[in-house]
Amino acid sequence: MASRRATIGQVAEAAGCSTATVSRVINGGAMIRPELRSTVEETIRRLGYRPSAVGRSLKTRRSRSIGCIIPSLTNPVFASSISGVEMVARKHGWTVLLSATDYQRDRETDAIESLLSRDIEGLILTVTNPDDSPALDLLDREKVPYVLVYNEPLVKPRPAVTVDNASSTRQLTEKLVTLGHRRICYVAGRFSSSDRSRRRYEGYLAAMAAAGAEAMPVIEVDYLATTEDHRRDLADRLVSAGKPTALMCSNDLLAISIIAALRQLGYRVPKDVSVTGFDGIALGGMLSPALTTIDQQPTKLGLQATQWLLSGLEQDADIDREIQFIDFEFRPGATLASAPGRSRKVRRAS
Amino acid sequence: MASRRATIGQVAEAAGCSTATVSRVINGGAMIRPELRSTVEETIRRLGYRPSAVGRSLKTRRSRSIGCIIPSLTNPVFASSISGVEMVARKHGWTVLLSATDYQRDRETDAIESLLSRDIEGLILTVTNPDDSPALDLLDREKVPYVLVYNEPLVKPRPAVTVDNASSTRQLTEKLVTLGHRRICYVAGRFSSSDRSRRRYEGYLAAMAAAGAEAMPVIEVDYLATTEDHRRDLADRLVSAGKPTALMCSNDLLAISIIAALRQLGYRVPKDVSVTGFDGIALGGMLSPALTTIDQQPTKLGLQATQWLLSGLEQDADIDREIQFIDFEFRPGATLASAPGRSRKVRRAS
DNA sequence: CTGAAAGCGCTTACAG
DNA sequence: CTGAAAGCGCTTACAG
Repeated sequence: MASRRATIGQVAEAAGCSTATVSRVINGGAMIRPELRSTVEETIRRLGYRPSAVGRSLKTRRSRSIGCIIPSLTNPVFASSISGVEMVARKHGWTVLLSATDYQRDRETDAIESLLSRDIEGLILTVTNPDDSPALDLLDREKVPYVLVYNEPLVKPRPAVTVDNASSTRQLTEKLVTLGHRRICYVAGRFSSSDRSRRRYEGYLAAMAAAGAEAMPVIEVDYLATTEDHRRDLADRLVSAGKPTALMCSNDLLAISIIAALRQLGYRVPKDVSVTGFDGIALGGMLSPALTTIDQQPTKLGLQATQWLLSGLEQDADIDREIQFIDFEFRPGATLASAPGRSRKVRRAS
Repeated sequence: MASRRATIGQVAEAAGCSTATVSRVINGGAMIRPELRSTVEETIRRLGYRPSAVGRSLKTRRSRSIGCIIPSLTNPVFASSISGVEMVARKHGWTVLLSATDYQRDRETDAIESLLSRDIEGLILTVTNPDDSPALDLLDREKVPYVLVYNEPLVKPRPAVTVDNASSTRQLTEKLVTLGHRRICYVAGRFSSSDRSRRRYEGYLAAMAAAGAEAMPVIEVDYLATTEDHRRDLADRLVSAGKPTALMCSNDLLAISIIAALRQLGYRVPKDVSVTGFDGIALGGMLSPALTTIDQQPTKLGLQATQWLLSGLEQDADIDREIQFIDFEFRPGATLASAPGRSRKVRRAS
């Protein structure tokens, strides 16, 4: 077990002053006689005194800590956003308490309850559905400041940092259309646990409609395609969906697994089938061929959300219930090519 | 700002009893008159009372929180281990405070100081060098319990959960040798910030020696090969290293980036050059060809380390200063093939 | 079975 | 410029 740490009282005694003085030395600001200050500082060093955040928090009613709740740590898109959160928090002297929900909505409320009991002052989080969320309702009720990341609330105004999922996916879809694709299929991780995925799907629909192309049935999967069973399932779905020439996946990780599965099924990517992702995880750019995707700068999203949250917290100001849209960028990659059998010249759908 | 939470005093007053009784209801164990208990429970519910961990910690001198320090969140191998840490912590009612060091040794001590001031009871961490670590020395001096993950301390005995880096890499190297490779090059992320990488290199050396093959100069890189400059550098190194037929990378992420770079340089993997990784990140299995690697089960490492730490913490027992070696598994993948130009029959180096 | 009281480690008006 | 004292939200011997 840990040895008992020195307390402010012990420092005061050893330095021959009051705890108030030690406290003032630690926290700066107050006027202290220079000699006394040195004595105290020396004593602090000698005893290896480290102020206890618990004692301080109880008195100040501030913990300088925030919670961070994400669906999963094993999807790099979330790990990257946390990386941004951690960087900003550290820089400002705040601590991050981490919790993962494994995409289960019930766990969101549990995680919040648990973090609130730890006296966090605010939260950065990604939830299942920001427009129907008991977890966020709880935060609103208790007036706990938070900023959403990735989520894009449509109905209830809530603070969020995200890309415009629909319009970015729409633009991506338009690229495919320009390359002659008409049989484009949207491949989704479970819609029910991702508002992002649903928004992106809407962008796909809009682009298809605008191009006069018929939307194909969504291929909704609840797996990353890594097993033989998954591959068989995927093969069946492709056929029954009507042999798409392009698959737009709702996120990068899914896209990467789909590409591997397709290859094993004998499809060439992108010659036979084009595949696109969404997120911009760093690994996508390290693949060969590099993944074609929309880069929403995951780390930056985390950075920006945390800056926003902390500036509110540090100024004791409310956080505007608005969406900060971050720029996205089309990353060409090489998993996207012209539709098979298509002539050089662009055929415009009438 | 957050609305002021109900306190135990308010609950006591509303329920018409003492705070001691409320405390007993919350914490269970004590005998309470059934009607009183119900009244208190009802009041707690009505006021939405949530005990403050700060108040409790100050009194009990236990925070039920642990710190987790890792080099980086954007390498999935660490994100996965944290995932394991978080799962176990949550299951046991503990909270995880997270900090990243960006592979900078100085930041390790900073992170520890910061977390200790937050009154964590123990730590899970991966450091630069467990055999020469001011950070770990600090923990030892203050008798703060911790368990290392991935690190493999050789000199000073310290609690760690890891694979046997040398012998696993040795076995991996033997596979390459069996496939006829002799010009095998070890590609390392910066040695100075990874004891794992150095240990793995030793395994490579041992296997090469045992096979009577000459070890080639290490290709030490301080980048993930993602830019044109990196590729040029890599190309030069390959030539000056003596055109290896196989590259053994110190970790999966590096291997993945090297594979992409090789492809862009015109090498076919594995036909011209075989490449192997180390770690077993999930993404490696989703690539095509799948990455050949040693799977050290990153999530399980985190799980096991945390179980170990928490069992020590909960029983107030010291943690043995020993290494728990976890099983590793060779994952065949498809980035490894016979050495180019090699006949079916195995030529044994004399 | 229950409560009054002390005290965990701090900070901060208040007084001097 | 400095200190005595109160109090933040809890838990826990102690007494009854």
